[in-house]
Amino acid sequence: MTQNSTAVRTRRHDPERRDHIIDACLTVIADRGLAGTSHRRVAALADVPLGSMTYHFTGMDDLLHEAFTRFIDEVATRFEARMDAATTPEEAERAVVAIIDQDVLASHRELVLSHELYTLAARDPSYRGLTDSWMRRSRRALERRFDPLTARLLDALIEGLTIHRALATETRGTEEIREAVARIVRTGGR
Amino acid sequence: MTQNSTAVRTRRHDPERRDHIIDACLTVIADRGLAGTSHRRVAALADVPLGSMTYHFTGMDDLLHEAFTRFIDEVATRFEARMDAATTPEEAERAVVAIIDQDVLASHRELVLSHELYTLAARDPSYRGLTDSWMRRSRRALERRFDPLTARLLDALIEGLTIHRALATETRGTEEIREAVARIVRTGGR
Amino acid sequence: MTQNSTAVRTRRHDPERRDHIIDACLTVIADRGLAGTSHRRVAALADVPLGSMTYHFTGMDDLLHEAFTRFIDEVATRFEARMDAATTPEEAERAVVAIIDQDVLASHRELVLSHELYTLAARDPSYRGLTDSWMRRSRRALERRFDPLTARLLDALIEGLTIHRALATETRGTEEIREAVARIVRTGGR
Amino acid sequence: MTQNSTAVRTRRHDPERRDHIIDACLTVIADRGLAGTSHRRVAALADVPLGSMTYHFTGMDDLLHEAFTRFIDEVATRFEARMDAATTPEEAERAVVAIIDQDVLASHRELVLSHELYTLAARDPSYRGLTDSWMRRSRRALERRFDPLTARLLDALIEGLTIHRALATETRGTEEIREAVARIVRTGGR
DNA sequence: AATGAATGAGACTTCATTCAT
DNA sequence: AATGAATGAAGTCTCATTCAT
Repeated sequence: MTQNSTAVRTRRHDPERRDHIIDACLTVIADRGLAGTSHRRVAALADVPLGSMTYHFTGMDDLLHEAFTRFIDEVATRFEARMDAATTPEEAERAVVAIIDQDVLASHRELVLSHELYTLAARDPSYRGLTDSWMRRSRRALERRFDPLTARLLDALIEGLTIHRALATETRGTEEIREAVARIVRTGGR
Repeated sequence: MTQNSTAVRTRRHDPERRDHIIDACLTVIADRGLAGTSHRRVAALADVPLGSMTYHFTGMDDLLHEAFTRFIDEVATRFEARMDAATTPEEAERAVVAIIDQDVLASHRELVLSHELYTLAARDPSYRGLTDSWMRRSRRALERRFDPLTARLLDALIEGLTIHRALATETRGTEEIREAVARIVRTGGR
Repeated sequence: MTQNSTAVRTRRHDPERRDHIIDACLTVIADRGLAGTSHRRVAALADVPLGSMTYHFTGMDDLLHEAFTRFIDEVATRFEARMDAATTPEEAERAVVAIIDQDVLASHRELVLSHELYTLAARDPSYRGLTDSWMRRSRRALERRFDPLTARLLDALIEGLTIHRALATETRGTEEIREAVARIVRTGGR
Repeated sequence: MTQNSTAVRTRRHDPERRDHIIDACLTVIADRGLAGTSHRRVAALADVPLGSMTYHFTGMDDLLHEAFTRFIDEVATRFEARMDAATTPEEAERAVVAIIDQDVLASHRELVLSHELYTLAARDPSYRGLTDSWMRRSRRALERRFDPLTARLLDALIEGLTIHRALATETRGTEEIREAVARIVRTGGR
């Protein structure tokens, strides 16, 4: 009854197997797109038998939800760390600039995965929960340094600038970002 | 009535065939996602034989390029019309607000198609030309009413707010948009 | 009768499935030519689902290699048996004559398959290994009864006479073969 | 009625068009094999409209017959020239050696086309006439220098040696050929 | 006489999922 | 609990041929 008696067969039980699969899934999506993601390819990359896929996950949708949940957590955690490290208003502004200038552009993988998720969420409400929680986390992180409205606007600005810089052909400087952040932050009139 | 006699035989030569297919393709992408878009489904919706697909288009990629080219043209044209209609600075600001508040959210189809294109462009540089020309057109339209830097920032803001409003669970008011645009536009004080 | 109850369900696990497919493949090639050989036709003849084809074989090339490997083995084995059965020099000569006169002409299937393989090998080096090993085996079998040079020349002669007799319209007698073999074998006198 | 009246439209009438197509067909067969030969590919290489194919030729079979007829004529003509140039018995022997050593091996194209034709003829009797006339022409050319039986045997030997040398992995010297020819020719003081 | 447009059949291959073990 | 074997559906694409002009 204890594990001992089944030691030999236990070899098969790999608690990290699920995790391996999820990681592999994110990599496949990043490399081939959602349209190019199949059980086979994920299984091959994760080096698990094809049969494992439908054993560990109900189906593709199940796997995708898990994968994007992990992805969002990674990204949001780093975002929070960036913002939390900033203590003065000036540092906070610089942190926002750095996020736009370095974070997403730095990693092709994250750029692609973000868009795949957005696309999924745009069509399928069952993914809306994920994008929503992502936005809530980043907004909350911003709210620790900015007032709620400014936080919301900065969040949107980060999104827009990131996308436009990623999908443009020409390269743009950092100055533009600094100016944008400054305008949003400088509530003015006040 | 007279048409009937020729209708059946005329079918062979249909100069609008290509257009029909492109339209159908966009609809299929909007409905089922790029991953769910196949020659078969597009052909079925366009009511053309399957063989027509690779006759009129080199392959899926060719078709997608054509489809998104048309999509972008539609969207950009409307954007330009909105901006051109604004004559005073106040109207220009209101136009930008309206674009965010009404245009994209208004149409599920456009929301989805935009994201599918972004996703494509994020991975495949051959679609970068499309997104790039789209951005250039909207920026140029904005530059008729705002200075170049402001135009670029507004363009990014439109993007970010549109996405966040579309992918959020809660609904947000128009006031937020007005404030964001105002902050970006109100360069002054400097 | 008893088989019936399991026959239907047993079908899933058939260890001879691969072999059946290979056999069917050779038959289809012989009947319709390489140009007329398709997964569909082979699957139909082997009475297996189409999906089996690419499950058991990487692709058409894989299948063809396996099929011709088997074909060569059959032919070479018989060739070796013919030669090994001859014990005296006279019997050896008669064996060579018999091979030309009876073996290949006897079977339309083998004639066609040989040529299909030659054609393949002429263009694609990856089949050269097969033809090469075939030639090596027949030459080695001949070398048990003849000196190496004579063996090589006899091998070529067998090839040439076989082809010409097969592709000629008029029928030719056995006498011609006997004379040819005699001339090649009768090295001496010199 | 005369050509003059239709001068403008005559441009379309290209008497060499058929020839171009036949040449292109041979090249496609040599490059891609019979299995890879299609109206489309031939038309593309010949730079003629696809519709031309079924206009000028009844179908693929018609085209293939024409193509191989031309091919055989080319090869046989050169063979005859080689043999006719030899005036003494010694030169005749050397000519045969040269044919084996240089002619077929020299040209990948001819090697492949020969085998494609053999394969066709092995299965389809309607091509047997072509191979037959080919063999008759080469045999007749040999008979101008050798007695009929020796001519026939030499012809077969040429065939066999050519094939074995082409499809072997190792390279073989010319000496082997000389010896083979010598054995066949030296009918023996008998 | 000649051809561009069009299509239905069929080519190979990939896939998610089922099932027996 | 876990998986290798298997398959039917569907994927993209190529093809020979027909037809209207």
